[in-house]
Amino acid sequence: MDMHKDYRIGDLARATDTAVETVRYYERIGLLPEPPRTEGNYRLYGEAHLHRLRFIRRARALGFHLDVIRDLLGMVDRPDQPCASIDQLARAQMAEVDAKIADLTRLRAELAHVANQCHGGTVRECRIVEALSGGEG
Amino acid sequence: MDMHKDYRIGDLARATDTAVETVRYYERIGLLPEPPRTEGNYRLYGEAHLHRLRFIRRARALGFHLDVIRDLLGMVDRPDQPCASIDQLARAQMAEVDAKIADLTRLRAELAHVANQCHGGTVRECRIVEALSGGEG
DNA sequence: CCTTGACCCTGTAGCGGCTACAGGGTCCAT
DNA sequence: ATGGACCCTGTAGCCGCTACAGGGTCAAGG
Ligand SMILES: [Zn+2]
Ligand SMILES: [Zn+2]
Ligand SMILES: [Zn+2]
Ligand SMILES: [Zn+2]
Repeated sequence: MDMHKDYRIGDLARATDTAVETVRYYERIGLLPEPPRTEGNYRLYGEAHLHRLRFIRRARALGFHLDVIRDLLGMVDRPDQPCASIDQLARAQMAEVDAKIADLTRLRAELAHVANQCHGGTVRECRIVEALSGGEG
Repeated sequence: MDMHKDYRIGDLARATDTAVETVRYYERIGLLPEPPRTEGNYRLYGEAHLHRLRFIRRARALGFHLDVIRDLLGMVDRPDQPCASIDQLARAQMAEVDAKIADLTRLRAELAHVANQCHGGTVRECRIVEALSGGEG
């Protein structure tokens, strides 16, 4: 079962739906550890790298920022610690997403309000332009 | 009534809730026209600049990208044309915001699903970590 | 007249999270 | 030996600002 499969960077990228440049980027910023190299200087990854990259990508897909992911990975590397702080980061992420949704919802309402005022005609008469130009001053 | 008020960049910035550097940035990218200068090389703005900057900032607050705002301004400068394309840009902006809201809503659901699996304990047993690590491979 | 301090100037570099080259090297099949 | 798929490093670009550094200008107060 210990098949010790090796991956080149392209394999890893395909397996995690990541661009090759992004994998190298994660290494550059210290998120993914530097793998050993072949004689020809190719990066050579193992299962551990695959798991770590998968973790990063899933977390990114859920909107976690890279610095938070760095913290998460640090916690994952201490598996005997209590997981409360992971829980907390997840909750903070939910709060961030909620705030963004609220922002965009307000935006959407204002946008609809503005867009619905246009009754056709020339630019000069357009209520959208009027709304964007603002009344005061 | 033609009071011909002049503004220095800081006045303009305050009047539109914009950072001074942002005003210069808009000028650099050709969104705000270069104003005349004083003898001491200070930018000197008039009402027209104020209106234009206000327009830009309102549009930005509604989420329009700068290149779209550039198009909008080009249309505003041809006030005898029909306003249909302005209408269309506003509708496209609404669609973009809708798409973002939909994305975030899906995200939020997935995040809640993941976060709610945690029942405490150590990192090793944490379901959040498990969910982020992924089952396959 | 001189200093202080608020304001202004230019130019450059940084943020996040990639993405896109340029200009090479490696490896394997035909 | 040659082609083509892949890999390497390094640098610059994207968006929309933001943050300096290192200077100049200008009006008020002592
Ligand atoms: Zn309104
Ligand atoms: Zn209209
Ligand atoms: Zn799920
Ligand atoms: Zn947990």
